[in-house]
Amino acid sequence: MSIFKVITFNVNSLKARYEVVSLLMGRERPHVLCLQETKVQDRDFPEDLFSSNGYRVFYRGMKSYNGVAVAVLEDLGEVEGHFFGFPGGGEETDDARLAVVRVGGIWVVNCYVPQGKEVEHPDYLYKLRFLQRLRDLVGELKVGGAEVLVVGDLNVAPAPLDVTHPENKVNHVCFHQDVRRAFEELLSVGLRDLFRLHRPGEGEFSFWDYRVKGALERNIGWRIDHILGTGGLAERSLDAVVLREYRAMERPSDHGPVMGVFKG
Amino acid sequence: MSIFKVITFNVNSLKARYEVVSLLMGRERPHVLCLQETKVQDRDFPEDLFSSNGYRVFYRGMKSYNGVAVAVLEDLGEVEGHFFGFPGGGEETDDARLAVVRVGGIWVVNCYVPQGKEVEHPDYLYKLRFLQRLRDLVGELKVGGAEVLVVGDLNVAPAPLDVTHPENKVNHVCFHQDVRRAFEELLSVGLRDLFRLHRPGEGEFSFWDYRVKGALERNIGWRIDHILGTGGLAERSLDAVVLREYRAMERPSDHGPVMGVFKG
DNA sequence: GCCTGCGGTG
DNA sequence: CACCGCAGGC
Repeated sequence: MSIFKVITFNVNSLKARYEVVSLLMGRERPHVLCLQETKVQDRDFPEDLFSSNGYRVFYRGMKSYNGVAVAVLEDLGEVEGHFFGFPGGGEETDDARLAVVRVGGIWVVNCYVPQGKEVEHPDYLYKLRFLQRLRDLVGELKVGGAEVLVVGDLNVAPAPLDVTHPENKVNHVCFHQDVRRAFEELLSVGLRDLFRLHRPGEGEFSFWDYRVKGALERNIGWRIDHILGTGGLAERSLDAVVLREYRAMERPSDHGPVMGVFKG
Repeated sequence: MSIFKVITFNVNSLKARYEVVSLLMGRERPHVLCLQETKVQDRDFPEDLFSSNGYRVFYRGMKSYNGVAVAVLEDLGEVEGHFFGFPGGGEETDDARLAVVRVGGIWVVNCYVPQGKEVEHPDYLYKLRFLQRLRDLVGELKVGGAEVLVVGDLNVAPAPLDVTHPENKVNHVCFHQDVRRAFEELLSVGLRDLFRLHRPGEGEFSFWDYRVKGALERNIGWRIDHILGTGGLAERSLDAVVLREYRAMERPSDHGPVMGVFKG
């Protein structure tokens, strides 16, 4: 049986994570690799990292912040289309936060949702609007019956199980009721949480703050990196897993890669 | 026959060169290791690097700049004395540029001579004065018949053979006539250039600028790190060599270590 | 180019 | 804690 592997990984600087990403691609050979927080301008993007590993890559970045990339294994065949940002436009920085690639009849939506700073900060409204526009986009992509895979750093821990000490996090921009509601409304257009489909238990995190000492060993983290998919993808979904070993390496990102495995 | 090995190495930050220096000590087991540009304050000095390799270490540093250290193999026996800077005082920063250790009846003088910036800059006068004071110091240390070994980054290429394209370097602070004359006057108190004693040929460099691309492969460099010794040491001198492999490593210094080998 | 520290971010 | 840009040194 053929399989289809997708990995989402917030790299926290692609230049700083060159070796980690190289290892990840070489070892796991995902068919689609979605990166966030590449923090690299297009003219400085390390295309060689991807081409030398047999990947085509689509990317859009800015100087210090944001930046997304989608690498597609050349064996996978034609990429049927791609775009950045929300169709019809929006904020300046959306292009470096949203990359959409159509491959194998699936719309792969790679997002780096704004973190939001604080509940009272204007960026939090931008975050909530971003999630609404994402929901609308998924609705549009589904028209005609296409399957949609939404992956990336959504900066939302959707349930108490998705964060250590949720009781202290009710006013955190990644756990506040409004952002969790926006996440639910995203799912409501017909997406399933494919990670939780396979791993319903506690302690399943994808982000461990550098500032919390021993965070990984003590497993003090957040599940904010997601793999969501429409019905057909949920049916094909075989497994999903956080690749913690990449968070435990030398010079790691503060996130671990999240991998979804599907029937091919 | 017992031998005595001395290595001088401008590390361009000891913290950044921790692994390289560890390898150097472990492999070469020099009896005396003289470092320059440690760029570390005394309270942050990594003593463990030396003690774990069986060395006693004497050091004096500043926050971002300068800094010297002399490590002496414990097997070598008692260190008979040590001091920093010129006796009788001088400039503020001299202590982090000059370390003198007496061991086995030899005065080992480890120097990081000021680079001098430009021929017209006040620092160039400081450099010339430093070399004069060094000459005077060697003269004083010789009184009573002791042997003196002067090593370190002297920031002088004493002859056209010691730099690539000397014709372009006549106004360079490391090749200008005044600094070469100061070097000659240093030798004139009774020091021999022990490296040139063994390796009179061209292309013998100890520093390759990071900014010159492919500098090491193309061998575009400078011989500014020296091993100079009084007559008795010249007689005992068996060999001297630049250990280029440490310049070719991952995260190298821009200098290579220079090693002198003596009859024990 | 590759170091340093600094002040900013999450 | 580990990124970023920046300025200063060689």
